[in-house]
Amino acid sequence: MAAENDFVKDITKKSVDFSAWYVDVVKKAELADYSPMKGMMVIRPYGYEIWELIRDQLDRMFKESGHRNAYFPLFIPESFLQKEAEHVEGFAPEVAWVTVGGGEVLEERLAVRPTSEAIICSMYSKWVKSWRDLPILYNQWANVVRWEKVTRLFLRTTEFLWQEGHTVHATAEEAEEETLRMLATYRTLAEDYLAIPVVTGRKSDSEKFAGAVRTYAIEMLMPDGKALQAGTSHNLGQNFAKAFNIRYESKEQKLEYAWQTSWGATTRLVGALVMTHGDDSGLILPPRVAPIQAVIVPISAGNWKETVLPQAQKVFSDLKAAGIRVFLDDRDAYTPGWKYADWEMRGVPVRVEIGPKDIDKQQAVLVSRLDRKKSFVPWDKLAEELKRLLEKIQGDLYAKALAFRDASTHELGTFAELKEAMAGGRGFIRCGWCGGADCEAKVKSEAAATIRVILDKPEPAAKACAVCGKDAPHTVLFAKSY
RNA sequence: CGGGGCGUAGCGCAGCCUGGUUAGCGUACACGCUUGGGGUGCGUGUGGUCGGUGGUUCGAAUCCACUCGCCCCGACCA
Repeated sequence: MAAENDFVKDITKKSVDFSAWYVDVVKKAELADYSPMKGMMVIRPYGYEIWELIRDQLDRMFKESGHRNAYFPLFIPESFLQKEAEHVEGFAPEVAWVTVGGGEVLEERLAVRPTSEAIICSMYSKWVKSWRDLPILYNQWANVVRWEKVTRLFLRTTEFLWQEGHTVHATAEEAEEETLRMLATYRTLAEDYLAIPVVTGRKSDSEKFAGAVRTYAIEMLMPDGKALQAGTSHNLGQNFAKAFNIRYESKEQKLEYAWQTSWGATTRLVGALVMTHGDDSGLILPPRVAPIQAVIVPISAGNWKETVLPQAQKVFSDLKAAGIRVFLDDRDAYTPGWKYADWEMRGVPVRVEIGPKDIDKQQAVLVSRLDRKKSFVPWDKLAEELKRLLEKIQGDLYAKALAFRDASTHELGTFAELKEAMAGGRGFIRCGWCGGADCEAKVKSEAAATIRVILDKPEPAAKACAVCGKDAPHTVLFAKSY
């Protein structure tokens, strides 16, 4: 595989071993590393900067829709967790417990939060009295712990970072509206910022959040044909309100249980970025979430520090002033070629080369990370052209991911076809479902696939259940999931 | 947690089957010169209690037992 443009040499080829490639990219691009504790990772600055860009964008969108940030405790008393029956049953197997504090055995053990419904709802029951208190639209940025048996960098770790929104409403309609609004927010983040197309829809009962009435999700399709759940939005109905006694007095002077939602997205999104856009040379970051959007590589020839470097520095400050996240790689120890490979591995969308020839011509060379295509741009047009190129890359990445997703989504009618697809190239299988848990379970046990989403208003709608052949009120997407 | 694979220098590996000098190679790192528009070249160096514990043996990276970690395939999950 020593192809002509095979410049990055210490990464397993994506096509050869996808899992090894993924780990290589995460580690070589210095996004994260394994820690001494099993299943727990260290997010390194470059990885964290990506998360910060995602986080900041989500935070802006949350605030635009009226949400406020708050912070609730890390520990949850066991009795609180047990108030909602389905909830505790769903999370109990993966909870870490604190049993000793300050050298004393605790009277009641404390759960390290796997999610915060219990602790937040206990506070909401104190704060909600009247219809005038509603809605409550809070979000928190936090870490949670889930004792997973199998972990993978970013995709599933024992501790992870996320946001969890928790809202309280006066009516069922408002809660459903909120649930769908936040689902749409996640879609916007994924498609417009991460450049990853998603399908949205409802989860089947077996896949829904423990304690929710309805769970919606955004699902992405990864290059290995497996689906990644990248954000969830739950309509909790009155389940938690009843368990935690969250009641308000209505305008009609009646005591009513409130209606709630919760929704979350995690650092898993960073893993989704890596898998979706990366290639054999490493990471490719969509410009909108790239900590470094353009890297300037001065060509270090001869007395370059006197000739080339000053111009590179000027370009750097011009681009920075134009609002571009730019980095000047003036390291003396490395040759230009080495730097090219290094920054490609780290996924920087555009490289700006400035050398002696460019000084003469008053230009710079822009090179796209996507296709290594070069363009020669006069200094006075540089910021403008670079912005245009960044937007183009953002769009191209999305288009590429969308084309893959569409090509990997198959309309299939029978169980045999479904099984065959799962054994082969996988992907999304679009088919009918009667709604029966038996049929769903059969697909899971025999084809290792689950219903990722029940599609909202499928066009065309499937006629018959792919498993049992009976009438299919639902059209669903089956896939093998992460 | 079941099945499989792998742990030897920061990273990638050889050595192990068949126990025996001072444990090698590539790369990275440090220094010098050289070079510089796709991982420059040459030289000199630094760096390893061979994942851990215990055992067998005169002697263990090598054989045995246990254990920890990582990866893949299943069951559980964001």
